[in-house]
Amino acid sequence: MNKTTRQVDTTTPQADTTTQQAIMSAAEIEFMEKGFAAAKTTAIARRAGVTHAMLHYYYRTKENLFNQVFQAKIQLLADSFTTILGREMPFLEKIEQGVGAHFDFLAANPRLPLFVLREIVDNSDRREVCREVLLPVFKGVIEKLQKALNAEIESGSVAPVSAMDMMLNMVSMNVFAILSLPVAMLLAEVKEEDRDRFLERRKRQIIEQVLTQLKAEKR
Amino acid sequence: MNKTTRQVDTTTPQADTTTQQAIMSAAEIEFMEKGFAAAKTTAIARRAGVTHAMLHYYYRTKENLFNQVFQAKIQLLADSFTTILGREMPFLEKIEQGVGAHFDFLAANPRLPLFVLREIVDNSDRREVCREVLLPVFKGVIEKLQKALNAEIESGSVAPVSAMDMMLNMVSMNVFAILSLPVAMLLAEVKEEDRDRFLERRKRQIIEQVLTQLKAEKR
DNA sequence: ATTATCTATAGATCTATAGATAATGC
DNA sequence: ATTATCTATAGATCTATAGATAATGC
Repeated sequence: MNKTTRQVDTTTPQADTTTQQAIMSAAEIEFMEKGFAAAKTTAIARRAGVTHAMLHYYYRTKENLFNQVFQAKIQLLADSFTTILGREMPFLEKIEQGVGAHFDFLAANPRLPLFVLREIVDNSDRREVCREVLLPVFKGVIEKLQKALNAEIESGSVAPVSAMDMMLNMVSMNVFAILSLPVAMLLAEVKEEDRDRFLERRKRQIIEQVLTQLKAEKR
Repeated sequence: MNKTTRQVDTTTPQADTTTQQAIMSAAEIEFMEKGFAAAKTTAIARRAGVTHAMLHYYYRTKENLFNQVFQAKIQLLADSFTTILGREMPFLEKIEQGVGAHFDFLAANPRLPLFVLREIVDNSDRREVCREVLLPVFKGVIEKLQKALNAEIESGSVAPVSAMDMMLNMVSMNVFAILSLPVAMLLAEVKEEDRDRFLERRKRQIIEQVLTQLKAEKR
């Protein structure tokens, strides 16, 4: 603590040594698979193909290394929300595309939800990272969605639903579909080779579900 | 392995010594909070107020102790599905009650979903336990639900939906509501004291959502 | 001079067991 | 005799750092 550390500046990506990068990649895999507590810095170094001391040379502590991985993953999660918006198309089609894109993102990053959820229970620091990165993005998306919804509601083409509720339903079903895939396949007795078909079917079903909600009878 | 163990029969609950029970209770708390990998037998013994050797005397290995906790939790989860059924009431009301009861169960056991999901990724033994305990229960529930649904569909009072999809939607939303509560509260900017109100509102919303699906226009 | 790398090791834990001793049930 | 409990310790790890040495950039 009271000694000068030989650590390199890791905030600017210019110092992207192969060793350092190898450690980061290995850390990403290990942390995503086992979580902070169960991951071992020795295993990370082994996977990166470097001596264990190098890990501490570049990242000083396990916590420090983890935080960088965590931050990056939260950022990835946030970006997945923004990319949906923007294109010009009919409202319902946009919703359809958006829900599908979010589903596909999760299917491509199946460990992400469990990783995040696991690490934020009981750790307020990490929750804070979530808040800082996700909140602005989330607010923006909800606001835009609500505006678009209001226009449609006024014109009478969709039922009066709140953007927040719709978003929660959508995220719930998508995240849980990926999160519970191992159990769901067990319970629905789906074989490994039918995995993708099963996912595709569920995706279709979720989109239907969201659309059904929008087309519900107006009260 | 090749020596006689002094371990007591733990399959019959008659040997419910205070020490043994204390260890089990402590283990339940530790494992639920930290997961298998991060939980320490030393911490469990400390929490139980017994010497660490006692833990190994009664349960021999950490794995063994964990498996007993895990089995019990899966059983609890399974039971939560069966208790819903049975009572006599109109179909829609039954659904409403069922969804609400499932939600309440999860709200009362908020760590259960993450605990189970975390432990079954990458561990086929534990997944097997899930399958054995949950599959028969799940099949039974789906079958009953589908029968009830078919009757209603035939009489034209509800839209043609599959019991499996309906079940998945319901479980998704309920589980995710509890699982994501910390993040959701962050994103929806809910204060700690409004937690219960927030949950109650979400519960109501999920029930509505399920009912909406049932009342959708028949095609 | 600074940066990168290796060897070696300190210092904490953690799981698990051995072996002694006390308490309990016939 | 059997069951329960304690003390002590073996044997693995795990995180982190010290200190030597090689490579690199002025």
